[in-house]
Amino acid sequence: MRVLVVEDEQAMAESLTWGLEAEGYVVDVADNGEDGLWKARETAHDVIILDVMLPGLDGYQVCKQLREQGLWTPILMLTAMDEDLDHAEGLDSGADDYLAKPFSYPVLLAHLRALTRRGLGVRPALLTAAGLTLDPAARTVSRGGVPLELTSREIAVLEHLMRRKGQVVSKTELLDHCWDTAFEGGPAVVEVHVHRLRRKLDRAVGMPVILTLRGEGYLIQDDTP
Amino acid sequence: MRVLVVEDEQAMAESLTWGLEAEGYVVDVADNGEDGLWKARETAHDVIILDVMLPGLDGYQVCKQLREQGLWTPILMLTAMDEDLDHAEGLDSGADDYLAKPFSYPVLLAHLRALTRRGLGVRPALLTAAGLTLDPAARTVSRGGVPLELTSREIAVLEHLMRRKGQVVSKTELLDHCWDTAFEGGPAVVEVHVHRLRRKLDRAVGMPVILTLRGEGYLIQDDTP
DNA sequence: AGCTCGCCGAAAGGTTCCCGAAAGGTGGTC
DNA sequence: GACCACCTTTCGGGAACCTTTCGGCGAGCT
Repeated sequence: MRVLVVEDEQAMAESLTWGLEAEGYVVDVADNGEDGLWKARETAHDVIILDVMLPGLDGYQVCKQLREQGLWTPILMLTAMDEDLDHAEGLDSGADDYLAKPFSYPVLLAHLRALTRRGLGVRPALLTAAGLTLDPAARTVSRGGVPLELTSREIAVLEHLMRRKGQVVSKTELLDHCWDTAFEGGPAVVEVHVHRLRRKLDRAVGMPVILTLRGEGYLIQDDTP
Repeated sequence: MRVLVVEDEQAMAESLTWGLEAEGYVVDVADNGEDGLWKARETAHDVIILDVMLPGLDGYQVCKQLREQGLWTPILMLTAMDEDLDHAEGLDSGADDYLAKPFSYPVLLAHLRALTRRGLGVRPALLTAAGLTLDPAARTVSRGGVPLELTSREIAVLEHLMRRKGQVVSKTELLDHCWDTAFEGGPAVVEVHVHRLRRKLDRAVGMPVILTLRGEGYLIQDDTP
């Protein structure tokens, strides 16, 4: 079990670290909102303990940004107590639970257990287009429940096209998003992968899925306008 | 959205009923523990609001019995405030959230929304996938009641894969969660343990349990979508 | 202590198959 | 008809993964 503690008061942070490590948790600490965002994205945690009062970005903003970026780790907010409305706002910003300071140690542990027990938060939404369903978390694509056999690079390309559904995506944009930044090759690679994708998708769907806009890029049409 | 309110103070019960129905909830009321148990089993609710102070069976006992009977509807406990330890006990008895009286109306709604929004009801204490059952507390895995002989490290890996059921888990993520932070070895160790796991699981289940997604990680499919 | 047993991690060798380069073909566009 | 953008196919390298073996270390037992 790995926990991220975002807390600027050093005494509090140390006390949490000490106690949680004694319980067998692995603890990472961030002492401000930006650092918290960074560390949350950098490594996967089972729970995030997030103080509301932070210098710069406050807890609500951190929470909201994480959710917007598709990170669904359970979040326990530490609020400054008194303010009822703080609680409501915290839960609405996407937090899973809150705890009013000051709190006792067994209470904290009980909340953490409750959060990790429930098998973590909501899954990111599925992407759909042309009768295809792409699960970004499982890295799988299926058509009518039947899974398709795609390679990871093919899924990466398809995912990006589906996220931009209804918009033209240039080859350089695909290179930027689906390939390593160090990649030196030209746009020809994209053509090859689009071709391999088409060979599989068109056979499964029965009609063209990815359209070519000469001189512009590729496009998957939005079929739910 | 259907809510069950278990509350003996009539004024409180009426106020809750009135307010929740205005929000579009369908509200059932029980004024003691036994009746609450009965009504909870009788019809399916999206949330149960459970007062701690009840004549006869108190809220903790109701909660515990429901969980023992395999009912995993989200439960919001209303506590008499002050007592910290009450909260801890409440969460450990299987409640998902608590609220200290007195509370304001928007706070209650926020909590309800948070409870219904996340993972929705069915949340087994046991992890299941591919016909396997893993008990995180007992550290055991069984198939159709027959226990499998797995080592602790194997169980740790399997547990993490099952918690992320339906999602790809990278080798580095497994290293982070199932190995000590001080561990310096590479991802090869994961491959070895996955192999040992497969040798046991596939023979017990009769078909592949852990899938490999080349370049992404490992995956246990979610067979109950 | 001494022993056994079994889990764990390192390392090596084998296998699969994904990817990118290259080359030739096709169809629009001027 | 020439040029350009894109399509299609083939092929070898190599990364990613699988599988097995082996020695060490610790737990439990005598």
